[in-house]
Amino acid sequence: MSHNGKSITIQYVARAAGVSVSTVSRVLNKKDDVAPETAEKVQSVIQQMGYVSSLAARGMRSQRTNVIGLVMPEVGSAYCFEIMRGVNRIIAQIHYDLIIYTDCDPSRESAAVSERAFVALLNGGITDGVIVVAPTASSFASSAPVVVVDPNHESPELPGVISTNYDGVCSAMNYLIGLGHRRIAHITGRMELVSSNQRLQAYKDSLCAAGIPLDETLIEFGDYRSQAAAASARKLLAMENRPTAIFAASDDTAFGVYAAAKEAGLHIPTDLSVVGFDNLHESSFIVPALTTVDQFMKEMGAVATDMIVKLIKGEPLPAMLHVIKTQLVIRDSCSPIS
Amino acid sequence: MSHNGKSITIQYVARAAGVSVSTVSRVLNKKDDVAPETAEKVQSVIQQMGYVSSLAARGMRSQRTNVIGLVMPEVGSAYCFEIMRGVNRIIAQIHYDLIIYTDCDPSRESAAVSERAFVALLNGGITDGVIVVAPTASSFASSAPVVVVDPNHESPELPGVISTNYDGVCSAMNYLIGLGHRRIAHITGRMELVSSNQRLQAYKDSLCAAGIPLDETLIEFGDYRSQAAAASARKLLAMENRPTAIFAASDDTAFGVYAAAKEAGLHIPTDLSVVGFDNLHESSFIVPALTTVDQFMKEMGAVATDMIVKLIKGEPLPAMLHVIKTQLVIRDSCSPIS
DNA sequence: TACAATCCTGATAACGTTTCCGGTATCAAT
DNA sequence: ATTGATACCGGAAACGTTATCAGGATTGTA
Repeated sequence: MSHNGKSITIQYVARAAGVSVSTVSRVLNKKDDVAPETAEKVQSVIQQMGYVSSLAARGMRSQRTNVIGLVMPEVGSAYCFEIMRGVNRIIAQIHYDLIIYTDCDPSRESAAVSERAFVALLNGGITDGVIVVAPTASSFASSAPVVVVDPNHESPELPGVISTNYDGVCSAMNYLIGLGHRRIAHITGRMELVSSNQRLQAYKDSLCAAGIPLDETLIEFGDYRSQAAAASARKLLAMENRPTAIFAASDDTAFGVYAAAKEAGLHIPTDLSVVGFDNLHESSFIVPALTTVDQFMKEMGAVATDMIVKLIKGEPLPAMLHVIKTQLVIRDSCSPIS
Repeated sequence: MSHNGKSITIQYVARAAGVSVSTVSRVLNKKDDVAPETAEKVQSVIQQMGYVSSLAARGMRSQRTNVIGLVMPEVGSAYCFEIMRGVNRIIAQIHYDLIIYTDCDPSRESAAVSERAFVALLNGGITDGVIVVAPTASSFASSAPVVVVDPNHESPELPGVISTNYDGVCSAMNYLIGLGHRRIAHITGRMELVSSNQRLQAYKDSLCAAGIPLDETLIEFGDYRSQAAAASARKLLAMENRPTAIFAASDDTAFGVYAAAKEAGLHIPTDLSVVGFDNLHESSFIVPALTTVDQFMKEMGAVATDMIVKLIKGEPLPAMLHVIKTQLVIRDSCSPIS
C-alpha cells in the first residue's frame, strides 16, 4: 500500500525466524549448507514479512549486484527500443535485472549531464556492467566492464557490436541504381558514430562503382532523427534539379523525408524513391511501406548482453567486435525511374 | 578506458588531498562549513582521480539517493516513451537521476518477475520514489513513495495521474456519430486499468445517448497493442455486416486496425473510419494521419514526477489524483458515411 | 590575560548486507 | 572412549558512504 517509512531488514527476519543473519543470508543466496527445515522456516518468514534484500547493501558488500545497465542516447527513438527488447530478452533468461539510463538528449549541450549519468552507473557500484548505445563520448573511465552498440568513431577499440553497415548500404544503393536512379541524395546520421561514417562511405563508393559522379550538394548531414531529416529533405526537394531518390541513414530519417515529401506534394514512390536503414517496426506499417536495410537490432541487443555477461564473469570474448549481417528489405517506397 | 577492477573510494581521495574522509564528504555534499582553499584542493583531487561516489554506499547510509525509478509495463510501446520524455524533462531540471525499470512483458506469465522488479526497486534502497505506469499489480508494499500513471482498476486510491478518458472518448464518439456512423466498433485496452474501463464506458454511454443500440459483437477486448488489435480488427472486418468505423482504445490499437484494413483491401477513410487515443508522435506521420484523442502523455509524465518529488520531500499533495484534460485531434482517418 | 565564540576539521558510529572463520552437535570409525 | 569427519550455524569484520560529536585553531571581547 502506501509507504511506511521503515523497511524490514535481514535482522528482523533473523529474529523472527529465530536464526542468525548469516543463516538468513545463506538461505537468500541459496547456499546449500543449511538444514532443509531451517531454510523452509526462514523462507516462510521472508514470504510472510514480504522481505526483500536491499540492492544497495548487497551491491556494496559483495561486488555483484546482478544488474546490468543500459545507457541510451535518447528516449524517443524506436531504434533504441528495438535494442532494449533484445537486451531484455536475454536479461529475462539469465538471472539478471536491467536498469535503463537515458541521457536527456544528445543534441542539448548536456555533455556534463550525460557524463554524470555514465559515470554514476559505471562507478556507482550499482551495476555489474554497462551497455552503451551510440555513445557521444568516445571513452570513459570505468570500474565495470562496458560494451558498446554502434561504437563511437574515435574509440573503435572498445568491445562492441555493429552491423555490416557498408554491405547493407551497398545493397540498398545498388537496388536504387538498378531501378535507374542517378540523382540519389543521402541524409547522414550522427557523424561521430562509426555507423554513419560507414554508411556515408558506402554511399559514395556505390555511386563511384556505378560511374555516377559524386554531387556533394546531395549530401545532407543529419542526426538520425526525423525532425532534422525533414528539414534536410525540404532543402533537397526544393532544389531545381531535385534528386529522384533519397537514401536515408535511418528509418527515422526516412520518416522525416516522408513528411517533407508530403508537404511538397510529392508522392512516394512515383515522384520520389526512399530507402531507409534499420527496419523499425513501424516501417512496415507506414504507407507506403518503407524499403529499408534490416540491421536486426534485437539481435544486436542480445549479443551485446551476451558479451557484457561474459565480461562480468571474466570469460574471454570470442571477438572484440561482433559484426551482425544486414539484409535489404524491399517494400513499396521505391519505383523505377520513368 | 577499459575497466580496472578496483574503484577509487573516498578514502583514496582523502589521503591524496591530505584531509579526512569527513571533509571530502562535506565537499561532495556541498556543505558550507569547509574552508574555501581546502574545498578547492579536494575538488581538484576529485577531478584528477576521476572519483565518483558510490551510489550504493550513499544510498545505504543516508536514505536519500536522488534517484527516482520509473517502472513501465512494456519496452516496445511508444506510449511509454512519451511518458518517459515528460519524466525526463522534469528530472533534468531538478537535480535527480532517473532509472527505468521495464518488466519483460505484461502478457507473459511473468507476474513473479514483474513483482520482483517492483519490489527490488521499491525496497532495494536504490530509489527515493517510484513512478509506475499502467501497473499490472493492484498494490505493492513499499518503503518508498509511489505514484501511478493510469492506475489499476482495483487500486484507485494510490496517488496518481490520469486523463479525462471519459470526456475524450465522448468527443471522439460524438465526432464519429456526427459523421453519420452507426455501426461503430470498439477494441478495448487492458481491462485491469482504469483507463480502459472509462473508455469502454464512454463508448457505451455515447452510443446510448445517440440512441444507437449497443451491439456486443462490436466490442473486442484487446491489450492496447497493435498485434492483438490487428487480430481483433480482422474479426470485425470479416463480419458480414461489418462496422463502418472503429474506435480503437489507443493509437497502437489503431495501427493494428490499419494493418488489418490493408490486408482486407479496405481503404481508410473511405471504406472504414478509425479513431485512436493517445496522439502518439507517429500518428501524425502515418498515412492517412490518424484522428485521435490527445492525452498529453508528456505532461502526465511531468506531473507524475512533480508528485513523486513532493512525496519524497514530505510535502503534501494538492490532490491524490491529478486529472489531465484530453483533446480531440481531427486528421484524415475518418470520413462521413455515404 | 582570560574566556567565549566562531570556524573548521577528524574520529567514529552507523546503514544492511555478505563472507570468512570458528564452533558446536551428530555420527561413524577406530 | 576417543578421534575425525561432516553438517550446520553464529559472531564479527568488511564494503563506502554520511551524520554526529567533539576537539583544535583562531579570533573577538572584556
